[in-house]
Amino acid sequence: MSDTATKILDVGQQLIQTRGYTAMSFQDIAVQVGIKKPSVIHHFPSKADLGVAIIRRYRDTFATQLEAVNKDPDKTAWKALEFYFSPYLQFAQTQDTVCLCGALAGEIPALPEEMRLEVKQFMEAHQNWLEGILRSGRRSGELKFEETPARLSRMLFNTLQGTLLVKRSTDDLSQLQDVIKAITRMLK
Amino acid sequence: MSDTATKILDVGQQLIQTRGYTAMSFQDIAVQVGIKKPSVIHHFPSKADLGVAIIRRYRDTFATQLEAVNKDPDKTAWKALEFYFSPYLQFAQTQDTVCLCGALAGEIPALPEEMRLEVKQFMEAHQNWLEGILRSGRRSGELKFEETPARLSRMLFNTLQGTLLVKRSTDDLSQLQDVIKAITRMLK
DNA sequence: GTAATTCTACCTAACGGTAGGTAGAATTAC
DNA sequence: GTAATTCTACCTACCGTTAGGTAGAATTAC
Repeated sequence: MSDTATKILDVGQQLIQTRGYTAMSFQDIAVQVGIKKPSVIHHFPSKADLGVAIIRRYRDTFATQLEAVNKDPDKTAWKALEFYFSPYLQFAQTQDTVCLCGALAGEIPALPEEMRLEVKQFMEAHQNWLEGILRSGRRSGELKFEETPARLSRMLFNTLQGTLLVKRSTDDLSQLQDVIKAITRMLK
Repeated sequence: MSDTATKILDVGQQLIQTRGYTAMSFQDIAVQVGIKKPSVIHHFPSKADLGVAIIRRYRDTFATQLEAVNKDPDKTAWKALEFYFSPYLQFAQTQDTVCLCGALAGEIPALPEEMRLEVKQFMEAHQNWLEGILRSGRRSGELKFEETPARLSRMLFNTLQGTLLVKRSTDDLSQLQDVIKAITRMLK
């Protein structure tokens, strides 16, 4: 992957996370990378191609990290959850940045089919990873809850995404911290 | 309010809830209402004007209903919550419709300032209404929880919005029902 | 008659994408 | 070794389409 292509992915991802896929244009990217629009298209022949590449890289980064957490011999449920919360907390501290796939979920009807599939796979991967953490955490006695791990993991994930969504309009930076505290208390 | 203006609001609202504000155009509305584009603009001189009018009507409808619930002499916390969940359940049964302000929250950076303010007020009104329900429900012994009503109401609201958001990409219609069941169990 | 409504015709700006080409590095053929 | 070729990266100029919005004439309603 060339240096320029990586820069295009970086800028494109940031634009989606702050302004959305529809509002992101080849022109915007070109300006920020310092090249002309057709040169961006040279690297990614269509906007859908670029979109898919951005999501895939995002998914892969998470997949690698979440797998590493699972393989950690010193892993505890609390450490795993704390690790999972950290990117959300980072997003919450910014003005306008949300999870890439949270941003895209809000635009699903406007997305090409290939991109929808990528977003769906992101959601399912994260919900399933959380489910695993909840399940093993309860088995080991670390976590306490009555719901099924499948249902609770989905609720938990949706709450995190929803909080980022709502935070954007209320500008209330403390909401995510409060929500994470409440979740933590719920699982004890 | 003329008949045509009402139709424009109806169609516009539906378009925002299914496709988003950015993707909604005067042209789309004109076709669905059965008039030409400049006629739409005659009723709402700018897209921002139309957007504000749509949100304000939506807010007012909710405000009236939520106030009525509060004034109901037979009101119970459970009845109030059940009432509050019902529109979300309706949204969840559709293919692509979400809460108007949930849809708009995902586009905040693309919205004119006046619209952002309307969305913010919607969020705060709902979170505050829920807070009231939780507070009086706990005082009367109907509800049991340890968090503060302020924090829990925000979490609850964010969870509902987040579930609609995520449902759009996973197409898993049962998620909202599961989430509501889990919330219900949490409060008992 | 006049005021509200709707129309046709048009504008400017921006979009995704294409056509056609240039400069230079890397590869291949002899 | 060097000449012919191919590839990568980038460019200018442009296409068709759609966006929000305007001007002003025609129509409708009271």
